Amino acid sequence: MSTIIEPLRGVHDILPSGIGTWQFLERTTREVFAAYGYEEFRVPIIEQTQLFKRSIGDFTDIVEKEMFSFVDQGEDHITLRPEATAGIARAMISNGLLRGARQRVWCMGPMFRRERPQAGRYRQFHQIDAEAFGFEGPDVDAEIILLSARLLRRLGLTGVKLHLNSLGTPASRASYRERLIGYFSAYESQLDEDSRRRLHANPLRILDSKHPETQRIVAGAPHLGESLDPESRAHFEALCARLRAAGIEYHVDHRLVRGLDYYTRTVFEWITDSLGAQSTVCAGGRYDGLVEQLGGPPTPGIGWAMGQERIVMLLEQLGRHDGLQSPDVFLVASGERAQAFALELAERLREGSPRLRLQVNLGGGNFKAQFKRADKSGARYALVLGDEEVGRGVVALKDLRGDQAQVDCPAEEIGGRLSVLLGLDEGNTGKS
RNA sequence: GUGGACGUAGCUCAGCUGGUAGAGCCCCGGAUUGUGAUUCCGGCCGUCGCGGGUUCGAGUCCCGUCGUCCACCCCA
Repeated sequence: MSTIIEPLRGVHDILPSGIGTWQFLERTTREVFAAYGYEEFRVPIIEQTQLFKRSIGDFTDIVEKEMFSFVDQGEDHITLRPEATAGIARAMISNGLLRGARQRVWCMGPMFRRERPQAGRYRQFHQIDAEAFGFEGPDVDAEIILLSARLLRRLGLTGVKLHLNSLGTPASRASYRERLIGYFSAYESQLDEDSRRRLHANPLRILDSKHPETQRIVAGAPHLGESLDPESRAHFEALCARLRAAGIEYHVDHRLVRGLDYYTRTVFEWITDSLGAQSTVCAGGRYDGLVEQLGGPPTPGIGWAMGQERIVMLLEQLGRHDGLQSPDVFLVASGERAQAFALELAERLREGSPRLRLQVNLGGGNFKAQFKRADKSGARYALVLGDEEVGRGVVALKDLRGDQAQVDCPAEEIGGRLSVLLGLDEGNTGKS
């Protein structure tokens, strides 16, 4: 026996037994995006390393120490995407979709970050992304937040709270940065080690330090809001008004900042207290300079990303998921003639009822063993085919979940019979 | 990346102060030869995460390593 190959650190398998939660999330996601006129967009998982350096920022933690980057055999510098926005912006530019046009799209898929794993934080994880390009005003900020709110509500996640802030324009952010450095420098010796390191690299991050001593100092720090330029302030206030009008509760949190450099003006997070340290379930904001920074036409943008694993954990806590997709019918076949006929009969039934979910016993076994499998499959009905039935041209129909007696049915009528019993001809979507 | 807890059959776990491993569930088979989910009987499964050390002897002690989890960090 050779040694077992272990999965890589921080990646995980999603098994059939757990897939129902993912399917519920993904189905609901598609429905909600469709309701807002957002179209699905699929972009590559690998991109040029340069894309992420230029968009996320050279000195962010993601780019500095968390990217899976490599040089391929043709010597291209490649990175597994750590987030989706950069790739979507790149694709918008590559395909010439922003020439005066506006785009509202969404995307779903795996992302990669080489972090130390923890529950809710993995090296391969999945995000749902919403992005809108070409909209200047606060109406799109409101819409995209309302969209996230509706999705969370449709999922049944009511315990999440919306935190909101505005980072202002790059210019007002820069002036705020200077004020912060001035303020914190006076307390430099009292700051914790991490915050001291960030003082000149990224002083905004000191604001959300969890260090108690530092927090006391942060309490007296100047507010981002005070440094906001008038236009950003008006934009933010208009957004807040729209959220209030829509009945969305929010907290303005002046300490809310983002780890990716491309954000401007509006930033927001949906936060839960049910997941320990991994409390952010959805986060996003405006990135008005990003497209231009990537060589495209000046185009405002806004978007958010939702962590699917984190959402799935919340859904599992609530027991919300799509039901198991058990077969409707399990076909039991024992005996030489019966087994030879079984696959043929099954194909005929599937041909006649495309929505029928029919599982055929494989690998033989006596009737007892096959009925055990039929029961375990979750099927509602069993079709029983022995040489005796084949000889008489019938199939026995047994109700595995009720007390209807087993009955024989002519082989050519069984398809119609099942369709009636299972309601397959009523044109619904298979949910019953 | 830093600190800490944990790591025993596929799963959930027991195994006292060191003496070469157990239970339940699952799975497979049987209870007069064609019928499941209950019951009864029987069976399979582990180099006790991996490597080294201490010891006559280690799942049980020590060190290292890998992994999971918690907090920090970061972030979705």
